[in-house]
Amino acid sequence: MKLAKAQIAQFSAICEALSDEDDDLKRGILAHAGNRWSLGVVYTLGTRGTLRHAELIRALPKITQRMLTLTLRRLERDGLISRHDYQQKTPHPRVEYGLTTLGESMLLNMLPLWNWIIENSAAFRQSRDDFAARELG
Amino acid sequence: MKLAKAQIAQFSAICEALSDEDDDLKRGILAHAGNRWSLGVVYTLGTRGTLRHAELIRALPKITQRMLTLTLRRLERDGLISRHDYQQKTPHPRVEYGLTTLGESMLLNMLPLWNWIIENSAAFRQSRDDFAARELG
DNA sequence: CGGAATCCCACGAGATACTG
DNA sequence: CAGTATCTCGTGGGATTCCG
Repeated sequence: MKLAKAQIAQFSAICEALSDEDDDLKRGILAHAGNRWSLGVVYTLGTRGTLRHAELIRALPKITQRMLTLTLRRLERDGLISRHDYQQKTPHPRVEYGLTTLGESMLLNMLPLWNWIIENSAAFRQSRDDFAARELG
Repeated sequence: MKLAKAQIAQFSAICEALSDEDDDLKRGILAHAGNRWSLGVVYTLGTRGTLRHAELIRALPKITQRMLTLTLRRLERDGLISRHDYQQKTPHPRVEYGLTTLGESMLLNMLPLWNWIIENSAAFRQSRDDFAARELG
């Protein structure tokens, strides 16, 4: 396979955009894709709708309460989720989180990459094994 | 906007796949998307073809020699780039790097996410400013 | 030229305990 | 319930020096 000229042009435009003065901001957004919990939170809110803190904890059994809070803050800061505090103290505090339109669009635009990874996971495994073997031999 | 049922089903399948026993491997691949230099290296090799170590240094002015080596190793380990050592010592060593077919397909599957980030960068900036303002007020 | 070795810092992340 | 507050660790990443 070889990249077509039109594709190369598109990549050039994108790379230029990714290298401008807002570099840090854009890579910060991209970081959500690689974070340990962001995907799980966004996916859960996207498929199940608005949820409370404790419901998210139950939906993601291995997350710690601290990491959930941190992840939610970062996603909220970047406009991917919304936080609604009912300001209620009795019988319990009530805070709900939901995906924003921006968050939903992120989910949709992550699809190609996710599918690509899943489709090629066997190749990745093979490649890592080969690489490890080469390092020994 | 609301996610369609068909989309939710697709997300469910993907999330299940992303949560299986190969979780670490797949998230490791996803990490390339968030790494500081992986995108630049993959993009450069994709648009300019096979390049030597020193040529990549010149193409990415701000990268250090150490980070280039580390990035190349990780990409090679996962089968995204290939390394060809000509085993030549005079007049100079000669090692060339190029994108594999897998690497090219990654580039193509990253496009939607990149475009999404670029299209919405103003919204991210706005969201971060609002968030910072809320923290103060 | 193509690295490896060493030192350093920042930050994501886990574990645990505490609070209004 | 919905968080903070600490502590610790691992790793990405930068700077610098050295080598065949």
